[in-house]
Amino acid sequence: MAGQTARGGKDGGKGRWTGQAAGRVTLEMVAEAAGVSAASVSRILNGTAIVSADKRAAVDAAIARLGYVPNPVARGLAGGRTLSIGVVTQAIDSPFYGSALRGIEEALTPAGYSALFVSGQWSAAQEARCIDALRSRRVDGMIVLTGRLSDAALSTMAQELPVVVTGRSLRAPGLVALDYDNEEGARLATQHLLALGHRRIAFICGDLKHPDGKQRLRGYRKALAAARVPAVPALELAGDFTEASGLAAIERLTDSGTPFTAVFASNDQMAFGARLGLHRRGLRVPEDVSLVGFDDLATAVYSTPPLTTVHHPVHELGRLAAQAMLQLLAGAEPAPVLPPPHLILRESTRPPA
Amino acid sequence: MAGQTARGGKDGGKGRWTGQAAGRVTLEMVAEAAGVSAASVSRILNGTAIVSADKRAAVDAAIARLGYVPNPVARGLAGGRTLSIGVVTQAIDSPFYGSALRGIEEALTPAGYSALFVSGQWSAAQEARCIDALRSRRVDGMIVLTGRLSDAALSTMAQELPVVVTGRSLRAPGLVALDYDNEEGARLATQHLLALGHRRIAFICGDLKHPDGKQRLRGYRKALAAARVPAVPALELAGDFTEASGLAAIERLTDSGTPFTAVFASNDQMAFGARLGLHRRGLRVPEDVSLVGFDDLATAVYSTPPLTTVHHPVHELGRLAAQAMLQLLAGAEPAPVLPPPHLILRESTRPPA
DNA sequence: TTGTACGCGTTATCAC
DNA sequence: GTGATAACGCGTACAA
Repeated sequence: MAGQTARGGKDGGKGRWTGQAAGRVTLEMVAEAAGVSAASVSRILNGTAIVSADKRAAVDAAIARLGYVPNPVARGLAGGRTLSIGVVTQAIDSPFYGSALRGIEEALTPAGYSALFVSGQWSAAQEARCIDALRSRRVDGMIVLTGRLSDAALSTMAQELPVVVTGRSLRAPGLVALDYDNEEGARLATQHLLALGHRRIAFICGDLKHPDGKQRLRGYRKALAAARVPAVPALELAGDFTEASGLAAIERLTDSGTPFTAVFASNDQMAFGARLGLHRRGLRVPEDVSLVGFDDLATAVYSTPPLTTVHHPVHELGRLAAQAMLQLLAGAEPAPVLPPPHLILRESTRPPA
Repeated sequence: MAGQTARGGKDGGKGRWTGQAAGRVTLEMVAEAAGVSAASVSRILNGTAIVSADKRAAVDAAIARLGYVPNPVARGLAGGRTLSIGVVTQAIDSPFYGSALRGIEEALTPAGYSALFVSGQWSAAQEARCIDALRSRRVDGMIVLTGRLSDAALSTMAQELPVVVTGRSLRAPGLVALDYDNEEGARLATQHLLALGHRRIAFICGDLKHPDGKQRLRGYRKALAAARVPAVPALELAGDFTEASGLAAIERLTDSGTPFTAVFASNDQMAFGARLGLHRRGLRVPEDVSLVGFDDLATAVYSTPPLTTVHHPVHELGRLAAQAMLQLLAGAEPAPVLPPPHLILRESTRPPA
């Protein structure tokens, strides 16, 4: 670590960093070493134009020898592309979206792109601020995981940069929507309980401002209707996708005295809350009450008992969203489609006693 | 959306984005509008030098009127600072680190910085690649959450840019280590079980290549020794911090026939796995077996029964790490300290039958 | 205090 | 095909 005094590292004891890394190799240095112009090096790097084989070889050699690494910042300024994609999520530590973020990262990294994750915190205002920050950082595209933004706002944004949005069925130029059939998933879950012989199936709603929440409620009602089982309002409990709301819902239900033999929660987190609520009331799962969740979180396998739930391919959702973004960037018009919902049978359901 | 034809948006039907946003206001435009030089605008924005009040007012007005937003990319090229911090985590969807990531985001955003999260996937090679990518993107600093890198590698990195690392006690110039007293936490948990009257306490180890794993094992042994309870090797079970390993450990334990009345798992995830294992063997928690975890994940409150565990202030860890980074960047030498471990008593423990 | 001029590392537009 | 040259938007010595 000798040669870094010139421009890099800490500037002797003042306790401040210069911000310049030590001994960086620039494109220009490569050009000189290879005996060609900087423009040609750039062309080789980007495949912008055809260059003769011998020059290319010389440049490749120089790059390897000097250990040249392109500077994305300069690239961003000059070319207008930053090779970075903004990803708007609701909470970076969400057990649900986390998996999608990993999928996005997996697909973006090999392509040379990096992801800028920001959390909207379920607030439209916060989400707008995040998006502004992302755009000021000149991201090349934006992936929005079930945001709070209006369809109109997204379409407008798509006029300026490619947008991929999940959890919606929206059509607009420069925009790809990646939707999941929540209604069908909820129908499957409810139908499973009906098939087991349950007739009094409680349903814990998700946040009804959230499209997923509405659709899953519809699926529940649809399955009931198809089986000619009357929907009873007292069995439809309000919730907001959190464990706490699942617990509270069960407490309200048992307190009300409304009879029930099964519970279908709109997501796994509420199912976990409900599981605890049932435990507190001395109700066993599945002996006394059957329980079904939605999403198939990684932890659902390890709940006691392992939770029967509707599988939501979140990880794949992330991967597909990122791949669609890459294609959008390449000028294509992808139309990705998610695998259909299916039920994962585990140990939290059985026929009513 | 009229004026964007000049330089922005999609270039008419070709299906490619130019990468240039529409009608961006530059610093130079602000300068012209305010009747001052670009240099002065820059100075006002950065507080680099004193400018007269009237010019400042004119510039502020122009900025507001034109809706000027600085371009971080250009700023990065010119000033060498990108206002972005690299954050190396092991998995972006980790239930444990997720909380830390949020803490980091919360502290960085108000300061105008953004975080670049990357996942090392528990692989030293992958982690090195991530760090290279981050450095090539010219991050101003690096936060490493319990990485696989050697202390030496971190110290070397700290010569070039500020580094904050968690889960280590390391001293080096330009580097802040934020350690947590795992040993004391494990001691507290074990002592709690001992105080309840347990004598045959099984311990599920974490990954022993991981410092946390080693330290927690030490704390367990230390508490046993202090209570003059002999450590029995058959009660120390191998694990790797995953739910699956917790489950497997319990299966091995029960199969071995070794008597035990309590289980202390090195982290909550393994405790959840153990919980399921006990359930499968027909052992009730806490009636037949007491169970204690470590970390206090958000989900620990909603397991059945709610899990007694050692609280790990992960969220605060993230916040403190980010704040330390900010101070480091400002030329200070922070020495942040995490709150001491404490036990959260819930419902998974009681005296042995 | 303020303005001028240059540099940051690349890409893009020209001529050749 | 290839090489000068001009942006890209901003920070900052230096001079005034």
